[in-house]
Amino acid sequence: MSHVGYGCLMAVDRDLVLRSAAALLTRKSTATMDEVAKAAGISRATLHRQFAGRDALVRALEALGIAECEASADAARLDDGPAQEALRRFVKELEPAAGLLAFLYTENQLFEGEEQNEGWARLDARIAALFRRGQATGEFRIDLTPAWLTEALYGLMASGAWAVSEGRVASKDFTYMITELLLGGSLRREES
Amino acid sequence: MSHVGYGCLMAVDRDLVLRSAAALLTRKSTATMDEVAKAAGISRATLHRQFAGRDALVRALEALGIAECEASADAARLDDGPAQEALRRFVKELEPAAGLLAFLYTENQLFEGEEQNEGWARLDARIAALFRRGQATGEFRIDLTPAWLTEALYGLMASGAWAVSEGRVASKDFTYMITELLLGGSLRREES
DNA sequence: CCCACATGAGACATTCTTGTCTCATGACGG
DNA sequence: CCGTCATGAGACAAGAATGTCTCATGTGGG
Repeated sequence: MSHVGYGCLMAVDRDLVLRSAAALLTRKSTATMDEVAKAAGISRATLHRQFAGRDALVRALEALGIAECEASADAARLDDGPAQEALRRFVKELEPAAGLLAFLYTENQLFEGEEQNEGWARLDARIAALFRRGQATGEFRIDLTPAWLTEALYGLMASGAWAVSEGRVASKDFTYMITELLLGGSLRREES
Repeated sequence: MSHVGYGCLMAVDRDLVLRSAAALLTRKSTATMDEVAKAAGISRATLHRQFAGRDALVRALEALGIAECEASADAARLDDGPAQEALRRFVKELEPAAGLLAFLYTENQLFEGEEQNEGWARLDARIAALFRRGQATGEFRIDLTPAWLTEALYGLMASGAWAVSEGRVASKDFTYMITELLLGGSLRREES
């Protein structure tokens, strides 16, 4: 690295490595540092120079996932218009990150007692606020708590990502399946 | 142990060990053989005598989970009456096994390419058949595939189990939250 | 009373992964 | 042309978990 330093090369590489790690761990959540490095096309030494250890890598992926979710939330304008439409926009924006989200969602279950990343708390609050807003406007039913609807959104995203990756669901139906089930449920309605 | 042997003690112990292993792995999916043994109140040596290795233990848990699901399916009489009611009964029956199910569901994601247990395939088929029946009778919408609804059921069970274990959802609401969301979705309806 | 046998405790080798280190190489800028 | 520096390759130790083994113990039945 030149004296110009931290801005020019490391940043770019780091992000590329992170992306490829996300893609790999999405498919194989137990991949070793060696596999992550190979997948990124770099050596394990270089991987270790950019991420102090596996923990650091996972925490970086966590930050990436949170950032992508927040970006999706921004792009979906969660506070604008009908909550139902905002949710649809949100899931659509979230689709590319679904695999990473599924990985992080299950990864988080491993830390039983430990405190969770505050970023998740912020995101949870933001999503729960959307559901709460929908309840306030009368769009959403009030007998399902915002916390549960938030959790269910994560769960359905993960299920959807896995179902697609195993070929049980067509990837083009991903967004539709999730939003329709989450919003309308599986029961058939008389009128539209 | 007497000469009568394999039938009298081993079977009982094995099942007790399995139950306690399920309870532990439900909370901490990365628990060591040593921790599993301690949780069961036996030594690691004995644990190894009953289950050849960790793989064997997990496979036994898989068989247990499948058996419990099938038993729940039987008890819920999936083929009787309105599919909607059958699904409610099924989730209610499934509730005690939700934690184990969540563990097995995520565990299954680790085996990317490998063939999955045929027991799961049978169970999947049985659940999918319920949704298909509901579609045939006009109870369920036909734009959500039975395969996806089946996957969503697993996902919501897992999400529900985690949400309860982390205190985000009251355990008494477990069944209600899952069935109501899966059947009716989050949108508020004009008429009941 | 004695024997069989399951058990617990623990030693042991093995394997896998991680984290650290060194060194040679090659690119890039001055 | 030369020096700097990131990189790749690989050696290395440390730690964790697994699987196997032996041996002493105690219980329960004959």
